[in-house]
Amino acid sequence: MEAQTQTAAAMIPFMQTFVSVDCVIFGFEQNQLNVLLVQRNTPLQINEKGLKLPGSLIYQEETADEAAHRVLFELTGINKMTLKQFKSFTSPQRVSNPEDVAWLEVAYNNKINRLITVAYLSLCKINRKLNLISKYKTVEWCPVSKLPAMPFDHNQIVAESLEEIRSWVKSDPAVIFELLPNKFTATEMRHLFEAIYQKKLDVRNFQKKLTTMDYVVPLDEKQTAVPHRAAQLYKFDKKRYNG
Amino acid sequence: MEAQTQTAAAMIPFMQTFVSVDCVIFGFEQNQLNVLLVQRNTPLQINEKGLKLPGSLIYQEETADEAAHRVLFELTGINKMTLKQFKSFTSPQRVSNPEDVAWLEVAYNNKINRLITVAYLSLCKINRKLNLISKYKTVEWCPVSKLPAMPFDHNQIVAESLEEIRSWVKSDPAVIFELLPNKFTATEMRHLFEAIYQKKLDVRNFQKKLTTMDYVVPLDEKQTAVPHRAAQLYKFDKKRYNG
DNA sequence: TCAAAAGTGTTCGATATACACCCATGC
DNA sequence: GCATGGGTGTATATCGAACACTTTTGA
Repeated sequence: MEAQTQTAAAMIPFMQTFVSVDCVIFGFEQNQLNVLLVQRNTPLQINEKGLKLPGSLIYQEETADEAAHRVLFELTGINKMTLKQFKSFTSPQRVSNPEDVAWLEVAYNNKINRLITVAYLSLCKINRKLNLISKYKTVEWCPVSKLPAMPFDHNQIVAESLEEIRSWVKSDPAVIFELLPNKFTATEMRHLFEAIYQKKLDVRNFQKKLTTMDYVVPLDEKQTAVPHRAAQLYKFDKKRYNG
Repeated sequence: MEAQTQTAAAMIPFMQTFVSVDCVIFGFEQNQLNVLLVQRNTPLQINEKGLKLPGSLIYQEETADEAAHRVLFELTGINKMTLKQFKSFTSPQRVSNPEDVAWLEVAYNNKINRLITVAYLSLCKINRKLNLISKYKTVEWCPVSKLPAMPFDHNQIVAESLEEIRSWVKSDPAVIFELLPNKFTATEMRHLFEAIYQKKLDVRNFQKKLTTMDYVVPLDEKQTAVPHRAAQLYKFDKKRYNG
């Protein structure tokens, strides 16, 4: 059957390909969105640091969702991270740069000249300790405004994911709490919205809207060790949000 | 190189697969959304009529977008139909029904036991003459409320596409004119919104909103041959919409 | 006492919702 | 003349946008 498959595949012009997942994992720090990039443990490097989106080929008995969860688990140790499939990238040209082709051959011990990828969006509290698994030389947060040139179409994937995150937040506002620490101030939350929507929000209007969100509850706690008036801390109440 | 690829592929657990596109093409008639289904010219039939979503495997030098355009062109004769990639379906179980596996083998002259698909949403004026290309025995519009059981996960794909069309219309209201005839009445347009959002709209409020859309322009023409007061006809003015 | 950020209300315009009757036409 | 769907206006509630000063705290 293997032989038959391959013979037939050679006769017909349909594509047979490997399929990967790539994850755009956002974190929020210093009033900016950051993307988690990794560097593979391989002599070959694409850009000067060899940074790229974390991803993996899909295993034979796996869905793309499962593969994305696996990639996220390896990085964060979290088993069911919030994640969203947002687009597949299928251009034959996405694997055309000779460096990329060479890198794939080393990384996967296989000649691969067509590779489609299913891109996922995910969100992560940026202070979380990340696993420095041996597979990667480095794992680092990179501000979206300072992304390096990455292999394949990873720059395009990130660009499209930035539009996607806006519509995600619009359809489910609760996802932003995946990006905030457990205790957060109104200003942090506002800056996060500003980073996502790329525009300034009015302070008073934002505070007013906060009070209408009954699932954002004030704690009996304020900021400490700040050189100015300490801000009220809030937390997200999931039960109230769902109820 | 071929041999090397295949040897390596046999050693590693990564999936190698064919990739298809499937198109959910909506049409609007009788106040209902309809989906265009086709029946392959093959002795094997999945449901009693063998109806399924139109689709195709992707060729070697083709993107998924190009493959979807090709499928749409074959059916409608339109070269650049409005279309939107909305989700990839990748479960290994989506090709597990023995009937589906057998059908694939006949249809593509190949044993295929894993097949992922990139699903597209498209919109079509329902009165348009369709090409009855020889590849298909039948091509027919089917109301979304009366879909047959279809092969693979095509029922699930249609179900998810119905949610997708709502967010598409929300983000770009002009797409609804792809579903309406060139000349349409306010009532037709309202019924289309009602079919998409699955709820009744107030007649007066809808008319009021219509007048605020300066890109929907009244014609010097009314309905004819109706057994009641003839309704005003409108057309969509693309230039005003973009300008 | 100063610097730095926190916090607080009102007004206005736009938009969504609710609601009931007369009009034109073909039969 | 009647059945059928076409067409119209007003009042209210809700939401987003604009806008400036006082408060608290640590240095």
